[in-house]
Amino acid sequence: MKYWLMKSEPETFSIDDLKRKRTEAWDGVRNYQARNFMRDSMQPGDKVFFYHSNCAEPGIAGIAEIASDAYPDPSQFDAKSKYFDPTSKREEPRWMLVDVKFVKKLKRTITLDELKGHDVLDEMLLLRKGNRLSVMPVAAAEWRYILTLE
DNA sequence: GCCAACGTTGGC
DNA sequence: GCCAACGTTGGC
Repeated sequence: MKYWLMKSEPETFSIDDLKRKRTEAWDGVRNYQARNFMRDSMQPGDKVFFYHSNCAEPGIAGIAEIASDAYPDPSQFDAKSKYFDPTSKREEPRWMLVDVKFVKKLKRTITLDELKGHDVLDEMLLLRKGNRLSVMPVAAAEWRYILTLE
């Protein structure tokens, strides 16, 4: 089993939204590296840190689980969607997604600022300078360590 | 709202 | 294939 971190802007879709809906199709990813992780490496049952980005308190807000194999993101074909991609063909979809299932909300958000303060997490992809990936792997040791911070 | 960092696009 | 221009992400 692998571990991941997926970012979402809470004003758009928060951990509370996922809790209410139980499962959500993770649409709108339009970055090849992030897509490749979903398409090539994720498996149902993998665990996910649900990260709140671009907000007052950026950080890990909850835990989710991958709930499907990758499949084409329907929003790429929807002309009314802001994720519409007119260059993607149905016979050859460019963008993939996975379903994500709610597991739990953390008692408190483990903030980005706090994560930066732990030397053992220095190598974390999330904390690397300039990294803007919205979907990224988390090392098993990092996962276990972060869970102890809750 | 600002801006650094990065990805993508397209002219050449 | 280079690279300038542009768009996006996301912390602050």
